[in-house]
Amino acid sequence: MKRDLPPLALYQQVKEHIARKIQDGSWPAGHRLPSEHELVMQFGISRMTANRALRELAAQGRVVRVSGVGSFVAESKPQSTLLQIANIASEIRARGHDYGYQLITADRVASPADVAVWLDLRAGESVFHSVCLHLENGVPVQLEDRYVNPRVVPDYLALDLSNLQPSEYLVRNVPFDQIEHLVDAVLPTADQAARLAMQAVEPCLLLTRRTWTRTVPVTLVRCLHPASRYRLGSRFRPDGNPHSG
Amino acid sequence: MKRDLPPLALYQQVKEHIARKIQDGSWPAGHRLPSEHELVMQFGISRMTANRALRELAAQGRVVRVSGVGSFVAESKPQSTLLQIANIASEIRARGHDYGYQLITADRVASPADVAVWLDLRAGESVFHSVCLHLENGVPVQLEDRYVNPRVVPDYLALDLSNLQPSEYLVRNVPFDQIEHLVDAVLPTADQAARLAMQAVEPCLLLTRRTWTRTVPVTLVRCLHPASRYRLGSRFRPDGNPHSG
DNA sequence: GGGGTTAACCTGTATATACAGCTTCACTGC
DNA sequence: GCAGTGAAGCTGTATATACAGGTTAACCCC
Repeated sequence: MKRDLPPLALYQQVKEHIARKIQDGSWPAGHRLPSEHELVMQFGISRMTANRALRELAAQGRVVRVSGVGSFVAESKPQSTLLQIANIASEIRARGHDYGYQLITADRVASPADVAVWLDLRAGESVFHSVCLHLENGVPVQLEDRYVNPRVVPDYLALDLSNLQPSEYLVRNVPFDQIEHLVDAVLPTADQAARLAMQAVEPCLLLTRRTWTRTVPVTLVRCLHPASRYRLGSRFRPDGNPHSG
Repeated sequence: MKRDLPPLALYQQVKEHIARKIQDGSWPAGHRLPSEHELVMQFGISRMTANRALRELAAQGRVVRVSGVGSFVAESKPQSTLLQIANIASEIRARGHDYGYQLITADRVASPADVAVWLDLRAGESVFHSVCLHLENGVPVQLEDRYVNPRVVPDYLALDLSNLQPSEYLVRNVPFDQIEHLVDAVLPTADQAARLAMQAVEPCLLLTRRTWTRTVPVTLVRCLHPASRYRLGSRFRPDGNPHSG
């Protein structure tokens, strides 16, 4: 049984009015929309209310506001959707399976050329490097090869990495501003195949992730998954509408 | 040259103050944070300013507000991040490259067993099927194999699919509620390799996407990409901070 | 005509004030 | 005891007002 909703807030009504105009094509991308002052007059509301409506539409990316100029319908987003990538440990546990973790190496190395570029270090500058294996019900599903910027996490090697998986520490203590993902399909090297206890001809998913805090690269991690045992996947509900349907 | 930043807005200062407390662990999840009135007194600001700070933190999901009770530090989110998946045509065009499209087949077929399950149809029930190729600068980068639920899009075959790519029509006319992605690494079949003009030993990314409107499956599409020519990737700013870095 | 000034308009922020609705808790009266 | 009342405190919304700073275009003077 749906109960009586309280009358929608004024700023919400204005938001919906504008959103409808955009959605049904009355106001195409780039169209200039009413200024706050005009909304004040049209709806008989105060400027702060109009401001809130426009500000929240801007935060949603549906509207672009230019200070001193006006508000405009945003270019419709490039048709893009989001794929959710979960932490592997919780993902495995969520399946009700047994999660296992093995540290293989953790040391300080001279940064390889590509890593130096990715982490914005000087080539050869020392960098932390760890390799570890994540297992599901005892079977390897991810070979994690991680580089960590020592300028940002100077105590990385002091951690008890044989018991604590790196990402667990990092997400908790070095929250990131920005994250970059790359997903490739590759064939594993012989060494990688051996670590993952798999055939060398079987393709793998390679997930490369880079994170920043305040524009400084923190970590570069390459996660290699045998395709037969792992796939990226997610089910997703776009649009953050607060309809408690 | 970075110019003098104007002093940070008051509500931003308050937001950052609170965010820091949460981030550095001073205020753990569930901790009650200062009421608007307390912020007014602590910072010497007006209540509207305190309200805006808290409201925006709540919108970011870092804070939970309970009307009539107070504001609390949100449980830290399940460790998951988002990977953005763009429409291939706009992605190619965004790179400044030439986008090409070829329709290979479009017909009505008896739905294979797996497709019937995925689209919630009876096995053998007729279903629309199209195959097409997407090219970047004349080189094939995606082989799209799509099934469309005829109950939802009965006029699919009436479309001019040789000129209009399927997703373009679908995203515009059959907006989805829900979307599911799977990403696999596979080796192509001989036929697929030929279509993509690639070696058969080279791995491919297989992106499987399923969409629903109002819990009814609309389309199942499998996009096969040669790994040497295509990778999924995205850079993402989880925070909604309007830092125009 | 060219260049500087000004006015009009816009967004962005901040304030003080007000009232509604909700929750919690103490107190009161039965 | 126990239910009902009411006060206190909280969020949510809305208003009127104010000032700062950016943009644009008209205007005027040299």
